Amino acid sequence: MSMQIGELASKCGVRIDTVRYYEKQKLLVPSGRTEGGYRIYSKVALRELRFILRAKSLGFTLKEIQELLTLKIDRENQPCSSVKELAEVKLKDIEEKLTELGRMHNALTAITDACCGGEEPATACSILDALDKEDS
Amino acid sequence: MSMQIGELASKCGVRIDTVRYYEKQKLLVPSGRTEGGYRIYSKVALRELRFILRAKSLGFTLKEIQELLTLKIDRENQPCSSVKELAEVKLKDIEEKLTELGRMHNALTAITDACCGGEEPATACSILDALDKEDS
DNA sequence: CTTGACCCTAGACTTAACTCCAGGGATAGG
DNA sequence: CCTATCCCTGGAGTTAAGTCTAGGGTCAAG
Ligand SMILES: [Zn+2]
Ligand SMILES: [Zn+2]
Ligand SMILES: [Zn+2]
Ligand SMILES: [Zn+2]
Repeated sequence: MSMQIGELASKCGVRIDTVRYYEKQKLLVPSGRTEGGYRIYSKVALRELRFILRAKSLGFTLKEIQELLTLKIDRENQPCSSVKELAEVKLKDIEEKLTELGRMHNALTAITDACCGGEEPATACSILDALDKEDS
Repeated sequence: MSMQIGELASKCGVRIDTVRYYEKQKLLVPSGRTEGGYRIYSKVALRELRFILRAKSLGFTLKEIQELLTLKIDRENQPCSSVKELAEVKLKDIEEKLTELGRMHNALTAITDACCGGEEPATACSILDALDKEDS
């Protein structure tokens, strides 16, 4: 029903420090405190932490997750379009990274395939040559 | 034939600070110094900086580039296999990132496509629902 | 001789998302 | 009461690859 920070963290597979860090970033507020000052979390908080972690696994930064949470908290008065826009920005972001990594992969594969990988001296290694070429 | 740091940097499209930073990281040593203490670079240095930048554009970190340079400097006594190994480690690294980004892209595309993106309240927004779901 | 463009150093700052530390308090069990 | 285990705070440290700042020196032209 309600738990301390250690249990919450281990239930979500994150460290205690991470939970406190999210609190400092205003992503996750404890449901209350004990007399002794210990944070207590309800299962609502558990669900909120899972929300954050799922968003993270989709590539959203903590700052972006804050925006998502702002929309979610006020769902009734926020349009779908605002949520979708955040998702589309992130998608484009991911696509750019994919393109760039794909370019790197192609280029690196090409010069790596051309390298014999043998034990003789690398005096004519295609990889070093490609990096050291005169032109460009 | 020989130039100062500003010319070298602008020829390669990087900042002066970057050149000095590479020097601190032992990637690029000036060919000499003027009496007044100015760094001077030969066209060999220019070529070395281009080597570094090409390697960077293939995804190598500065630390990895140092290893590549170590091999290149001693090309005659280093086997192709050592060079190829570095390239293959980097390729695998890139492939892992591609896989992870691809996973994110698929997941995010799926929940984004399901969102209407309209102006009505996001009370049943598929994106927020996917992030906030009960299970998992 | 002065101006402006260029260069020097050492060291601090940036970003993101934690992670760790010191020094101490809370709580439960025996 | 003692101990173990948990928790608290504030602040510093981590990583990569720069970027910026302060305070000053160099050099060529006019
Ligand atoms: Zn070979
Ligand atoms: Zn080779
Ligand atoms: Zn909708
Ligand atoms: Zn929606």
